[in-house]
Amino acid sequence: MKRTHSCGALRASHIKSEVVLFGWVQNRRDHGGLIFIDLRDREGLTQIVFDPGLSKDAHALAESFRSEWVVGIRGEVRSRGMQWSKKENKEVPATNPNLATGEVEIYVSYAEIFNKAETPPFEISDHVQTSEEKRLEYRYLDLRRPNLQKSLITRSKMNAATRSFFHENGFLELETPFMGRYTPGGARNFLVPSRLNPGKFYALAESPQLYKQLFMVAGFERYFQIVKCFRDEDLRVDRQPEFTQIDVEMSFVTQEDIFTIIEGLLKRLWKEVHNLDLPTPFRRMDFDESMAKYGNDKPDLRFDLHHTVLTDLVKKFGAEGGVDARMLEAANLKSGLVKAMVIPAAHALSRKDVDELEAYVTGMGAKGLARARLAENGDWTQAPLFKTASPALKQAILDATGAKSGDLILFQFGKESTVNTIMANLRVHIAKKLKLIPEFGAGGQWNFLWVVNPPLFEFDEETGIWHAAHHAFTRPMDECLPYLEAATFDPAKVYCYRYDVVLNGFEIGGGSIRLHDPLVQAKVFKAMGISDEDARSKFGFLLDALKFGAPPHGGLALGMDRLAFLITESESLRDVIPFPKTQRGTDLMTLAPGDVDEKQLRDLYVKSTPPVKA
RNA sequence: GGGGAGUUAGUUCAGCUGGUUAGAACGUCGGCCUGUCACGCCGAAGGUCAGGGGUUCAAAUCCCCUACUCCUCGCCA
Repeated sequence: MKRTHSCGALRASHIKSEVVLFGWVQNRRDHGGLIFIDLRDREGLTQIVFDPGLSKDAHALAESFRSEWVVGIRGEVRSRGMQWSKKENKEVPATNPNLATGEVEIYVSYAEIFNKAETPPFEISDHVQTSEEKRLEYRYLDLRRPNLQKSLITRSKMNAATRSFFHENGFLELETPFMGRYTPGGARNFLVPSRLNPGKFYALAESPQLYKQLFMVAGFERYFQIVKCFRDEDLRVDRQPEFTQIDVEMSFVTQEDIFTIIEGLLKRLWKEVHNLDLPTPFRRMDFDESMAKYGNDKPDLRFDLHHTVLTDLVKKFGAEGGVDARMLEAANLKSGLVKAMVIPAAHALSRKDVDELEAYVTGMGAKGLARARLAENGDWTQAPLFKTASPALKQAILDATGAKSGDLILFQFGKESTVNTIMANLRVHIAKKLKLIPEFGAGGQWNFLWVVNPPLFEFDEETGIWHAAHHAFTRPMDECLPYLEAATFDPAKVYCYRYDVVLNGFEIGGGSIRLHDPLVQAKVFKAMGISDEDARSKFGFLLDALKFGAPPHGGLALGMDRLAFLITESESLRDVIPFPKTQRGTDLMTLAPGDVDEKQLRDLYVKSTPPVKA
């Protein structure tokens, strides 16, 4: 028997033809006489009919069929015909509108069992909820579910479209090693002991960052790769320890050239998957604006809520202007921040709602959630922090935030980074609560954005040292170069050619124009307090490479998993990864990571010292 | 590393302030059924209440510890 069609292929046009289908038994409906089964393969479901009048043997065999048995059938495609509808009190077509193959069914003349199956631990079906734990334990069964099949098929299409897009645009698909040398900074690395070099370790690549720059030095001009990356950090709903990037690097380009290429790729992907024409160019926003208005560098702009920075205003009014002592103290911190967010009256959050929000923010380390409700008569109610506030201060806050009577204003103040984290999360949390955006999924809005021109350095509040906010080879903006000179040194004023592409509040990619000039490179290292010696030991090969005629170059990496997760509107990143890991980085199916025996460790010159259990 | 939620039948869950035989739905098994399509009807089986310790006359229920899963902050682009 040779298969002629998939289980998703047959239509009315196939009626009367003889077909052979192979697949899994989704479902059996035994009427004593007639038996119906739904046969499933990756393409869909087809209804199969066993009529004892047509083949007694096949019918007898079908009586034994159970869920998930693998079977093959030969039979004739027939129309589903007409059916009496009690509701409409007349004959109606007996088609099943839920199935692509719903117009037809196969009358079986011959059937064969390829393999029986034990009763699966959960039903293979999109409408049955199963805990993620069980799904991961039996991932190969979970992967039979149509939803997951669809997501992974989409992902495969995305891979294919990505490759053809880049090949059409003159990019070369080049490979880089996974096992490389450990370089400090950035994410924690997975280490691989070297048997041939006792006591030495490879690091699994966090990304092909350095190698792709070397491709540019080598003169390949346009490189891309769909590549696995490894980071030994804590997992999140949108983070896995091994993940896939679409990695890109180009020579002789400006930031804008890179945007154009990436926008072109994203356009292609959305066309391929959703048959949608994304409008380009995407919106651009300065990093500083994003931080001020949204509290992070990946704002979800599908809704309007935004922050207002009140630090300077609070300082200006001061205690004599009626500012609460705690708020004033926060504003005067070295890196203090006071922020407000207006919830318009239309959204009517109750006192209980706001108390819930307070519980949410205190869970992130906030001391509380200061608030002010603006009554119709202009009074500030439920506003304990503004008991002492002067009318002028209140008016200034209204002017700054644009709040009107009936609105609710929420405040956070304290350390800059904490306030931003809390307010950024709160903004999204409220938007979901108010149904301005769905809990997950795009809600019909694909809001793309480039966040550009961030500062090159970041002030570490704990150590009081300026260090690179990004990788050490990001190019400062030309007009900022003077601030790297000793005489006019001011790291806070150095901005750089660095960019993130954001979709609906998720960072889907980021990159930069690289620093290809060794002279400027040296100044940046100096500003970061990296000695020549340090630089040599960490990046020696790249520093050397830059000396031998490195072209100006830049690039970007897109997070393929996140992209797939967003484009399929999945609930979790785990739904677009065939074999994902749990939040603790374990694989519930293979039980990795697992034990190894002493001899293996000895061969690697490694000693394991797990924590002693109390 | 911090905070939170959870773990009861194969699966998803209910089980109140502790009380004697731990329930439901789906699934499974058996029977009936020739137009169902998440078929229907009748019947049955199925439980170390995550593991350990404690309180109590009595623990799924209260307390402590451990393990695991998820969410979240830190971390991480």
